[in-house]
Amino acid sequence: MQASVPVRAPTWVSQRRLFQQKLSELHKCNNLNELKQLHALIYRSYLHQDPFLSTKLITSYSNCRQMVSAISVFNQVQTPNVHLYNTMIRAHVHNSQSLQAFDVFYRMQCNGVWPDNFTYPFLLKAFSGPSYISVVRMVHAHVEKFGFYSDIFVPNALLDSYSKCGVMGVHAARKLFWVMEMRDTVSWNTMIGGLVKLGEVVEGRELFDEMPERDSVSWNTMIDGYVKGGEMDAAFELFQRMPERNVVSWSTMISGYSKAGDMETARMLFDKMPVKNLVSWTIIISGYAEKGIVKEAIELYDRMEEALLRPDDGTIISVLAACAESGLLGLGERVHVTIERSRYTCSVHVCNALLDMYAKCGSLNRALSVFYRMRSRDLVSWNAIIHGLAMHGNGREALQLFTGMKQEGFAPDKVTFVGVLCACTHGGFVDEGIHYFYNMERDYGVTPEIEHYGCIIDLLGRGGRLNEAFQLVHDMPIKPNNVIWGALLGACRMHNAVELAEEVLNQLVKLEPYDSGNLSMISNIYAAAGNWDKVCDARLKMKNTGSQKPSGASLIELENEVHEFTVVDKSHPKSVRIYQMINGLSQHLKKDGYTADEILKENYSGSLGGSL
DNA sequence: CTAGGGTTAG
Repeated sequence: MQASVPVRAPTWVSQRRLFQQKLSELHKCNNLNELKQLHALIYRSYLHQDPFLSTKLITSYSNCRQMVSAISVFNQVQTPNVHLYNTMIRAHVHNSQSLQAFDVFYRMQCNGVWPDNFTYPFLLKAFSGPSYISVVRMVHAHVEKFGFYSDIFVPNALLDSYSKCGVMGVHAARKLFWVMEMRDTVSWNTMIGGLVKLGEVVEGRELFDEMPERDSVSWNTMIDGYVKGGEMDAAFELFQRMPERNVVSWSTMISGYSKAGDMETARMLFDKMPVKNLVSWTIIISGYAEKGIVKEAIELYDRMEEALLRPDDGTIISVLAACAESGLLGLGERVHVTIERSRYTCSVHVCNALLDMYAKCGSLNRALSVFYRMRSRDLVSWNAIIHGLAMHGNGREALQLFTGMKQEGFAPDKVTFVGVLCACTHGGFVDEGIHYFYNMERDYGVTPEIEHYGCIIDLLGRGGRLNEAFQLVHDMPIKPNNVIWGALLGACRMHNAVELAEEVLNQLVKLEPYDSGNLSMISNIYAAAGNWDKVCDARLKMKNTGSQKPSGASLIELENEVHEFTVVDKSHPKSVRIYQMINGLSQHLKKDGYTADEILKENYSGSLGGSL
């Protein structure tokens, strides 16, 4: 095709003007190719020593996750000033390289450049977490020594970092807060936030009432404190009283009602809120999806797309996790389509959420396909796929992947071993599981925790090795919880061990006296043993305590609709056809020499739910 | 420097 408009060669002047304009916005550049071109031009123009330009280049490379380039720009500068060092620290922090950030902090001082009031807030961002309290203390001492208290940003950053360091940290934050000579609204907000995150809502409220001026962050922080503590009434009271509600205030309330299971109120607020953003949509959609309310979830997902809001990683991960939880394969696939359409590559986190969704929904082939096609895999990816395979009876494959992850140099963690033990349980590899359990600490430095004891006791119990299971519960260094006793009780039921079951029940009633599941389990055990007096006792107790066991249900999602079935359920419109199919299946099974109980024994994973 | 959604287990 011929060009209808003649292309005019750009003049030197207009090129230069363009270059200068590009340079002024260099730090906002997020296109890697363009960034490289500009970098080349800068280099050719001998401008790479320019402190302003190199700072902007580092920021851009850091935003494009190109730390190698960022570092090389930094190294080109012969005598970096404090601003450049600060930029480099921030770049490392932004790319979660906290050790490297600290290294820059150290090197700048070796080179005789002293940190300024910007350095500390950047540096402290890298060390937020309970394990970093000693680092924060050290930085605090540094601040004390160099006297940067005068800039309120510095002690505020310290407050924030301390308050993220658990109980000890919040104690230090409290002390610092009260000795600070100046406190602005951010200081108060940070302190309140630290307190309520640890569950100290009452103390947080005292500060909230005491502070001289409250901004929207103060109100939202306090509301979230109540929300996280499940005190929705107190949260609502503040929500109504606050002078100006913004999108965060509404979202916090919606998230609270959703977590409390009150989707009606959540939805009412969502419809009422004047301005919605990605986060508010995410909260309401995942709320519905988590509870298996597919229709509303999909409807809102459509409406979000119609509103031309592009889901970000947070939305995608959150919705996929909700789909995984309640097995909404349909919506999960919709989200997958969105991902494929909108991005060329996606982050490890998004892929992990996707593969986990497919695995939990039972679509192992697609889970594996996501897993193998991922550009890079992290520990979470391996853990998710191993556990996914294990849960669905592919124990051998799960263990093969366990070998694979070690070959690729990943160190298994405690989550991995939950998956590995689960694989052994569901694959029936009793001795192999015992071997992993007893050697995980020696071979991989992972100390067995209560979850692992739960797995191994389940494994022994299902394998019929009840005595060993009981012995282990007796010998274990951790106090057994209801999961452990529950696993034993299940094993007793499976192997008709009436006396042992009574012993377990005695322990279990201490922990959860009115749990209907336990009573119903023991009643089944007595029934199997023909001890009808005891069956009556148990039934009576259930009646007296008013606890009725909610019947187990199987949920199947078909074409964006969830179908629920309970035992001998005939309410489904197509139930005649369904039972015909089931009878056909059981006849096939019988012909092959299986009885229902045998199947249960071999494949009793809880995933069968209520038998149809 | 402070507020809402965020992947693996239980």
